[in-house]
Amino acid sequence: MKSDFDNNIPIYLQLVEQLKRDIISGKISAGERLHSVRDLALELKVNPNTVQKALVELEDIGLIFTERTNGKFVTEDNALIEKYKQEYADKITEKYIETMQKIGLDKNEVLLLIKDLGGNK
Amino acid sequence: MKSDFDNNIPIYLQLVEQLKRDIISGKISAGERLHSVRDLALELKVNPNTVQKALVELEDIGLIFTERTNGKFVTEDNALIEKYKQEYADKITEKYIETMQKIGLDKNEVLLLIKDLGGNK
DNA sequence: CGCAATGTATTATTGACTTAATACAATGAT
DNA sequence: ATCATTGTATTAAGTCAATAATACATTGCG
Repeated sequence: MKSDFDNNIPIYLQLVEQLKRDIISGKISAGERLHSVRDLALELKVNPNTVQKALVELEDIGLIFTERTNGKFVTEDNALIEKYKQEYADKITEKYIETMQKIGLDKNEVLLLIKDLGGNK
Repeated sequence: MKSDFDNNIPIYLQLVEQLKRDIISGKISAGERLHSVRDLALELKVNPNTVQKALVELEDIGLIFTERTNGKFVTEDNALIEKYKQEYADKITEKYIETMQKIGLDKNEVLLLIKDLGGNK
């Protein structure tokens, strides 16, 4: 797995976002077991403490749960996952539109720009 | 001026982005004098050193210039400003689309979402 | 001249993130 | 039973952003 982190944002927060996306996109399925804290740390080339900190946050919001001595698993609550997906999509979309408006582009200009950029799929 | 900063990103970088947007949107005009480092620090309620650090970055990329003992001014090179505006819009748009694809939404779904969200203007 | 305002530089301190190196607790498998 | 694997906790160190408190240099102005 590629692990390119932005130096200007705490790694554990970027990890939270990355894993959240993996879950809401279905890349990691509901009920699926995550790699162990130590393994994830090796894969991502970060400290186990950093991974642990991220996973605690994901557990706090209910996206994963822990079976002690066995591992951590993605929630089996598909409705919750779907809720976070909608929430995530809305949040970053609103933030994006807001930023574009700050530089003076309205929604129509945004729509045109998107049609021209970012792959044709 | 409201100064809501994200605790998880260095303030000086958020300041660079904010001022860059103010310039490329025309909120601060070409050739216009910025408030002094000390005044900006007071307005934004941050340390003068933090403001200074941000302004150095803006000067490095040519968006502002300094007249010692007189102040700092927005560049008068409108072509440069326009270049950064295009660059900025493209960059955040591509990043946005990329993120949406990571959670499994394609461009058509993105277009629909934008039409529904973010004000009607 | 003397002073105020400008940008700039320096030193010290605090706090958060990250890493490193361990250690402990609990469970499943051999 | 023993051991490996899991999550979890602790302590120490290093880095960097941010603040605070100054100080210096240069220019314009009264």
